[in-house]
Amino acid sequence: MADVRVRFAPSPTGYLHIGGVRTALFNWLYARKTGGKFVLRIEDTDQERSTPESKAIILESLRWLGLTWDEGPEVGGDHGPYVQTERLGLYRAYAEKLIASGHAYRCTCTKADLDAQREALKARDPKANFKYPGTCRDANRPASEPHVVRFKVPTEGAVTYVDKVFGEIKTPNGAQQDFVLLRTDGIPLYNFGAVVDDTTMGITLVARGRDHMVNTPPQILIYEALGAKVPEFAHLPMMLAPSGEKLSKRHGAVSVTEYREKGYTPEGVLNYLVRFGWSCGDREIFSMEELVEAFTWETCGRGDGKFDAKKFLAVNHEHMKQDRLQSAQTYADRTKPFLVARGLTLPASDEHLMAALKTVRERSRTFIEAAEGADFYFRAEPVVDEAAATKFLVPAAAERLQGFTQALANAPAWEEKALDAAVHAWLEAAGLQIKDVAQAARVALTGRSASPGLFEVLAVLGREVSLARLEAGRARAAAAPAPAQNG
RNA sequence: GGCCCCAUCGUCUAGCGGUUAGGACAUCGGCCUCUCACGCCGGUAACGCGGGUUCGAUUCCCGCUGGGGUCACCA
Repeated sequence: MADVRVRFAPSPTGYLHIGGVRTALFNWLYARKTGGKFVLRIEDTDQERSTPESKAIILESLRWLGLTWDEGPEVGGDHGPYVQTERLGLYRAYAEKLIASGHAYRCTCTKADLDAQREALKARDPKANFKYPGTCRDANRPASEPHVVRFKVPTEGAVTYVDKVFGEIKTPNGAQQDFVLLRTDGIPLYNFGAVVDDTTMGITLVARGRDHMVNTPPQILIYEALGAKVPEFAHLPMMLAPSGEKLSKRHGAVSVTEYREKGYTPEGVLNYLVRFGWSCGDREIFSMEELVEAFTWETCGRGDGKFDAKKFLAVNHEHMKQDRLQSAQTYADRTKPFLVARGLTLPASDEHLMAALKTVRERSRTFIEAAEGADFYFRAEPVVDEAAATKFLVPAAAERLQGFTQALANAPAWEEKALDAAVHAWLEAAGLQIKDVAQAARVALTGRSASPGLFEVLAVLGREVSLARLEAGRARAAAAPAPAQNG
């Protein structure tokens, strides 16, 4: 299996859909696992919808995910070009070859005419199954007239292939019609373009979504007519919306771009998607290396699955938390853009940034949450949650805050353990418990009622800032109106 | 409707003839605790139905039901 060649062939008609990412991922994993090549090809033969912007977004998304390609746009390779509209001559040549060998023919029926026939039939019998009637099948139309090229599907027999995940699939030829290979303008249709490209690019295995399973029999017919080697096929079960419908924009975020913007880690995204239709016993969380190691087509499932945003978040959370999956440095680098987006000034040293992020890491499910949670470290003054301040920075807390602050100021070293010890010594002497001052101190230091542990915060914030914020909090508490007496 | 595919907790799944049907997410209790989390402990929760095959079916076969995909000069 040293010469495995697989490909991902998106059409540049929008953002990269997470369903497409999953397809790309499985191909990529197989290539990496076998030491084969992962080829990226752009199928832009739908000129109505294809855009250069979309192509750029797709390439960027794949790079962000780390699904690097060995051959394709921007990296080159020996089987290029890797964009279909740059290969038009090839399709034309192969079509001529099929006409010459009697496997295809020119058809001058117009689309308008065929559409009319289809509708007429449907009007007569809504359940009827329209197939191209074969008007031009044996008519030998001249090349001088406007025409499409159709494949001459055998009237007898069936196509049988062994799918790597679904097993043997058999489809009678009678169920197929003489499909179009080349349009009037000479641009190939999906099935033809894919086969010509896959065969000329030496693709050995085609893995794609189950929604393409219906395309496999006609494609195999083309390979055979061309006298080309038929590649292996592996279809992946569908990823459906929670409602059971096909997953689309109306079901929430479906593009990689959105998850990137929401602060997901690329590995988290990939890890969630790989568990769709693939499993490895009870294991759920994998690093990319582990995935490459564990991947096989045999352990792919066949049942469709439903997208679950909560599980997705949970899987991402694991990748956010585990140091094994993401180093502190990577975590910091990835959080930076989100910090900047909040208008915060990044600390001069990565060490300080990493120390701050370490305190919010386990409670952050995304980088957005990490940036939000660490917000108070990077402002001159914390953004104050007024409800929390009103509740905890009350006159009764002023004195305790002062004692707390004093204890800290006298600590032998501004370091978590020492601060903790100093505060507890004071607490004991004053006959208080940490909970008697914790929330007031927390609001003074962070502006909120929920934050990382007090001593962690103090240590990261530093002596000067901490003492200043505590004093400001004490002042506010002392000046606050006494809470209403009751009972 | 034709063709193709699928079927274990709400969701993702383990299971490859004999299990108290396991894990994860979600959910509900509890513990931990300076808050929020994290972590830990525990609960609720599944083999769609009917025939076979077999000493024995979640597991193998058939049918049914249910669900999905696809039927373009889109991909």
